[in-house]
Order: sequence, then structure tokens, then C-alpha cells
Amino acid sequence: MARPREFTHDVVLDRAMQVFWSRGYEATSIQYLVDRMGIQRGSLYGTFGDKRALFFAAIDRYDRVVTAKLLAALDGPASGKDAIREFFRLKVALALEPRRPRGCLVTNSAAELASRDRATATRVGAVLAKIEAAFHRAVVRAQTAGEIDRARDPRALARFLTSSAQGLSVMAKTFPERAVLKDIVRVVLAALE
Amino acid sequence: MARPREFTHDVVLDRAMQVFWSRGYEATSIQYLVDRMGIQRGSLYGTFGDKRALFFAAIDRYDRVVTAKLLAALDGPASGKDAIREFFRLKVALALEPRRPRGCLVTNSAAELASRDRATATRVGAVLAKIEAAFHRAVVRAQTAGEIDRARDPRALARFLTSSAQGLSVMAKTFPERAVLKDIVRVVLAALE
DNA sequence: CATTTTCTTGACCGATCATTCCGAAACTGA
DNA sequence: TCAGTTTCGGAATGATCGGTCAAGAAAATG
Repeated sequence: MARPREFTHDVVLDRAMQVFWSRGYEATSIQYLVDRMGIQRGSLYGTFGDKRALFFAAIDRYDRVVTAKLLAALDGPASGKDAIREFFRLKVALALEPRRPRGCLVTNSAAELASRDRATATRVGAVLAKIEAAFHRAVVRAQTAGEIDRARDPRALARFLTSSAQGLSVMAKTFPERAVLKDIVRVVLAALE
Repeated sequence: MARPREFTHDVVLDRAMQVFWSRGYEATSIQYLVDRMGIQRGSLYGTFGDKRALFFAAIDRYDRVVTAKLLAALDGPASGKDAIREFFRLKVALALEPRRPRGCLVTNSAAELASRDRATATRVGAVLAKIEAAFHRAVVRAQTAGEIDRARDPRALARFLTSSAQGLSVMAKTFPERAVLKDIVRVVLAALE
């Protein structure tokens, strides 16, 4: 047939994800992406379409790689409450990892683009809805196990936990200190009592 | 003397604030600012310096106008707990106002620029610290009045409330629906019990 | 080894970016 | 009315933006 690609799709997409994650959409130029992804301009456009499509692909990959890991904790074998605890423990640990971009690509994209770009808003909304649904499952699980008062509205709790995760991401960008994040998580978890 | 200005400083600064608030920093061009502020290019540069300086001036103005109104609720004559309640009630009301940009300029700036631009991070951090301090005062006030358990760490609660306000701003951008925001606020306030 | 097919490479495009600059206009004090 | 001062209005600047294209290089097939 023909000449094979000299790069791996997901490897360079991961690099693009990192770039958008740490710099945002508008501040990222194609030239910068080309440099950091290690491929040529033509390959970028040939493989991913345009900048916007690459950005969406990066969000999808973030959802599949980063968010999925957090949601796996929520849907894990632990009890509902322990699963929620593990989610936030993991989130703080990831937020403080040295070479990792601060905050969360989904949170950043929501803040930067959601009110101006409908397609971005839809994608971000879908990811947040998945997170809320996973929280909801964990809350219901905890309620049936008697860990959380059955009288409380599980949807409201799920929305609160989703919002708390977003707030944590914003705080992690401005105050990337373990003491701050742990304080917040402690009160969030106490809110379930 | 000389020819007087044909515009009022704070009036056009308010318009610039609105623009940065709804579009972010990078996506806002000088041309767009010129159109929306109703002044000429030369006047913009002559009055505010460059784009970056205008952005900082807009953040300062946001702090003086928008944030100040929310903090006034916190430091008002009401009891500590009522003050916190009023803060979030006001925040939700503002977030749902029809012609107002979604979210919060400080939250957006934190997400878009804080990890890349130290000067922005400093300014955003200062505003968040002011909010946390106001929450702290209200919490202590509520604790001395017996509205909140004295055994709880007021700083952790203040940090939690600050983070919750940020999370609420992010959620308001993606899901600008009263039901969602009220659910979240209800659980946040219940966390103080 | 020749052909075909695809990828890579880097030059190139018009548009737009932030910023500068200067002549014309407008106001004040004399 | 005129000199002095400042703003207004908008053309112009060089750089960079996202995106395209054509030609060369490399691999698979016959």
C-alpha cells in the first residue's frame, strides 16, 4: 500500500491535550502545537482537521483517560462513601503532581469557552453530566447501605459533589497547596454526614 | 486648558470589564474592545496603557463593584449564618440575571490565565483571599453566636465556602438553571450544620 | 526495480493581531 | 480671536494567526 505514519495518533494527541490543558484554547497557536506535538503542520491538519477539531479530540481524550480514572474510583468495589472519599483523595493527589498541568481541562474549557461556543458547552456539559451521574450512583449506593441519610436528595448531593470538584480545580490553580485542598475536601466529605 | 475627554473613565472601563467577563482575555481583540467601549484605539491606549493593563484594571473594577457587593452581604448586619446564606442567595440571583455574563470574571481569569501568567495569578489570588477572609469573619461570628459548632475549623470552612463559590460559578456557565444552582447551595449551607 | 500511494516538509497565503503615530478637531485661557 | 494643549479619528506597522499547497521522500505492491 503506502507509506505508514511516523507518529502514533494517541501519543501526539496526548501531547496536544497537555498543551490545551496548561495553556487553554485561544492562547495556544498552531505553531506551538506543532512544536510540542513533534509533528509537522501538514500532518496535524491531515490527521485531526483544524484547531477546533483537535481541541475537541483533546477533550474527548481527557474524558477517556483522566476523567475515566476518577470515575473508576467512584464506580469501584468500595462502599459508596469510600468511593466518594477515594475520588477526592485521588483528585487532590493528581492536582498536586509536580509535572502535571494545574486544574482540569474540562473546568478550564467551561470557564474559557462554554458561554461563547455552543459545541464546547455541549461537550463539557456531557462530561459534567457523566460525573454527576457517577456521583449519583455512589450516593444512592451509600444511602442503601445506610452510610448517608436516606432522606437527603441524592440528585442535589450529586450536583453538589460535581460543583465541589469544579471548585477544587479552580482553587488548585490559584493555591496549589495540599493544606488548602485538604481543608476543602474535609468539609465536602463532612457535608455527607 | 485643553480639549476635554468625550468619555467617562469608569463607564468605558465597565464596558471593558463586561467584555473580558463574557469573552475572556485571549479571545478579546483590541478592535472588539474599541467597538464595545465606544472609544477610539488611541484613547484606549492613552487612557489604560495596553491590553494587559486594561485587563488588570477590569479585574480591579470587578473587585470593587461586583465582588464588593457580595462581600458587603457577608459583612452586613445579619447574623454570621444569615450573611453566608445571603451571599449565596445573591450569587445565584446574579448568576441567573438575563443580560449578565455567566460565571465570574475572577473564576474565569483563574482558569484561563492563573497557571501561565504570574501577575494574573497574584491578582486573582488576592481577590480570593479577600473572599476567604470575609467568609472567615462570618464563620467566626456564627460560631461565637452558637450558630456553627465551635469545634469546627473556621479556616477550613472559609476555604470550603470560597471553593464552593468558585464551583458554583463554573456550574453556572455550563448549567445556568436555577434548580441546579439551588440544589448545590442547599447542600453547601447544610454543610455548616 | 518501477509504480503507486501516502506522508512529510516548509514555503506560502490572506486575515487579523496588538500597537504606534500623526494630522485634524475641539476646548480653554488670554 | 488666537495660541496652547489634549483628544479624536483612523491609517499604517510588523508580527503572528489559522490554514493551504506543492513537491520531495519513503514505504508497499507488482
